[in-house]
Amino acid sequence: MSETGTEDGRRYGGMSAAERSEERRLRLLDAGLELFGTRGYAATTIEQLCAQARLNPRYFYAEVDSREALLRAVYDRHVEEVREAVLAAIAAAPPDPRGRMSLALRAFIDGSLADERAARVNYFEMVGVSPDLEQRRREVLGSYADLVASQIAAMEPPILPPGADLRMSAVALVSATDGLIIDALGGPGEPDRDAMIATLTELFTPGAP
Amino acid sequence: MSETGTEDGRRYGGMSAAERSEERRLRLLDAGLELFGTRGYAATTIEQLCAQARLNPRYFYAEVDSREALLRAVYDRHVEEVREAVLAAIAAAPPDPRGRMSLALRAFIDGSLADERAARVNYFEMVGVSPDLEQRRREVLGSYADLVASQIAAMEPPILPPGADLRMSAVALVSATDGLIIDALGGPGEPDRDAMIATLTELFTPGAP
DNA sequence: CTAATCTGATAATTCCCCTTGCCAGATGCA
DNA sequence: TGCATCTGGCAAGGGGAATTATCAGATTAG
Repeated sequence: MSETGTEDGRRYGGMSAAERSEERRLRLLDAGLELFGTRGYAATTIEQLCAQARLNPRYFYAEVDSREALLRAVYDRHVEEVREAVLAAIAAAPPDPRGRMSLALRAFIDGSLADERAARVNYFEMVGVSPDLEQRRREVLGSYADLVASQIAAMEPPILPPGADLRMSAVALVSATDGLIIDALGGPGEPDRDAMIATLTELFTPGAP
Repeated sequence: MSETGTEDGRRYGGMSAAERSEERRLRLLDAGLELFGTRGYAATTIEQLCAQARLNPRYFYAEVDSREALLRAVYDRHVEEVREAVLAAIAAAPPDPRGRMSLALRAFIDGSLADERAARVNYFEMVGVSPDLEQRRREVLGSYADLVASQIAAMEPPILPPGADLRMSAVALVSATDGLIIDALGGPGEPDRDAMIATLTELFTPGAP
């Protein structure tokens, strides 16, 4: 076919074609975070995204498959940031159950609340958009649940009460944390992160000293 | 003004004007449950709703203010059903913490999973639609949290660990339950309701015998 | 310097949906 | 039975957004 598409072209503005493309993609990601996170996904048009990114509508489709794909990219970027913060916190955490739990929760909550727009995208705009995005959300929840489950299972002495299912307990912890974050997002004033962490730690490390 | 609106008119099909209006409203509610719960809120047009309800598009606005108002009505009806089931279960529950918790959870989970379409509306389609609907969801979560908090506070002996905030614990329990339900909805096969109830009861009545 | 390539703005085309109006047929009241 | 009222089908005006095309101006390679 004659559609080369990935031809190098020439440099422009001091950047190669690939660099300019990456630059545009980044601008679109930021525009998506800003608009999806303030006026919402459904209310945001492609034209608005391009205006926010100071970008020609024509280039939108060169960088992103669709508005939904951009939403997913914005989400993925945020999820990756939070995940890395959580993994770093766990790696640096003390061995005792309560300490590990507290530090991991703090990293997760701080990461989730760091940017109000990202929080809105994560907890509201991503929900119920399409089967694809639902599967993606499910994957993310599942990976957190796996992480929590492995942490719980490794704790000595065991903190899981008999009768409780390991994976379900992990899903419950992740969901409860999300629930407190969402509740705090909708409420007035600043969320009391310490109280959230304390409450969740108490509830989910019952047996630990 | 001359807009009477609520003029009686005459009987038709054996029903008064008010009865016919109510009948149409009910058909629209069922149509909303069916379409919002299968193809989704965003993908459902007013024309489709009217066709599903075997109703003239002209009458839509006579019964409902907007598509969003219909979504809210569908949601409210479902929420009310589940709430009544939960209240009935609590009223008939034994006094011991675990027993109360188990029965209330069973009523809630059974009610939430009774109709897959209602579950989808409740947990996916209602999210992130508008500030109004978000406030409504928040109200519902809040009322469940109040209910749980009052139950927890009344239990003897106290089951809440020191350091845990009462209201936050209640929000955490409600969110964890929702999370397990959502996780089960997305997964293959039938949800293991007994395991869900057992896990949640274990986690949230730690001190109880 | 000149020509080729890239960029940004504008807009046109197309499509879909909301919303309201009209008309023929059905139904109930006198 | 005749007339008023209700109902369902049809559709058309109006608006908004997605997607692509065109064109003038800017920038770089030769």
